[in-house]
Amino acid sequence: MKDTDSVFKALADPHRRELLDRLYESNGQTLGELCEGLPMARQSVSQHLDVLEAANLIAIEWRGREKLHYVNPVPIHEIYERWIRKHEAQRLAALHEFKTKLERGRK
Amino acid sequence: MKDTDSVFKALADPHRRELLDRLYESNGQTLGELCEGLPMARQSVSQHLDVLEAANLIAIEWRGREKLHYVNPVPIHEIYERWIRKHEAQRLAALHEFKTKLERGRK
DNA sequence: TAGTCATGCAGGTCATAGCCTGCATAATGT
DNA sequence: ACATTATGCAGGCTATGACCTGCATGACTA
Repeated sequence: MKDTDSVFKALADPHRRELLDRLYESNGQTLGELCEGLPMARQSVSQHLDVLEAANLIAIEWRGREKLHYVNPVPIHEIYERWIRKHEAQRLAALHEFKTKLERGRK
Repeated sequence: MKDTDSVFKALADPHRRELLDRLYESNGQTLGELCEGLPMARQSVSQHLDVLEAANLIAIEWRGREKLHYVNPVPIHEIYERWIRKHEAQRLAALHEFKTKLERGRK
């Protein structure tokens, strides 16, 4: 799967975005910690984390029987660089055109 | 569905991202134009465009029997503002920590 | 060494996403 | 008026995603 694609797919699920948010707040949490308060089984959380790992959004480190999860900020930054900023460049122009269209529509 | 959610979901599909890209290159295309070269039926493209519209990423305008599609740059910008930039703030710190972890792993 | 704790692995269910075909409708051109 | 063109709507098929339960494994701990 293309890099960009796996990242967007991974970010598509709100639970996964929440997991990422939690890791940004406190990096290196275990699976057990990440499960706390989430309304689903440990196995489901684990599957979500697998998806995040496959997209390279997090990295895993084992400490004994504990699995630690670390954010990798690179892919999101790359999405921004490669995809969003490209659109940003045209943003003001497009925004202007869009508003003009709306105004035309109002007449 | 939450705003952020519908936007991320809409962006999750590569065909939809390509449609957006095409509209950024040439705004206001008809359904027929957007179908050209895509390896799927018109109806499928139409469904993808519906998803983009539901996420407010594009707006529709009718001209006779033709349906024109216009990019709305706002939601992507908001995703950036609300979600990506928040993470950017911690990016350098996290990146540093991440590298440190990798180096620890290498020992 | 025996128990418990953190996790993996396998499989099954259910809803939904993505795609199609077939037919309907409304605008346009001749 | 009629044929053509641009699109919508309905339904069905299939793959996949998100979730679960049940059992297995390997690491700590008493």
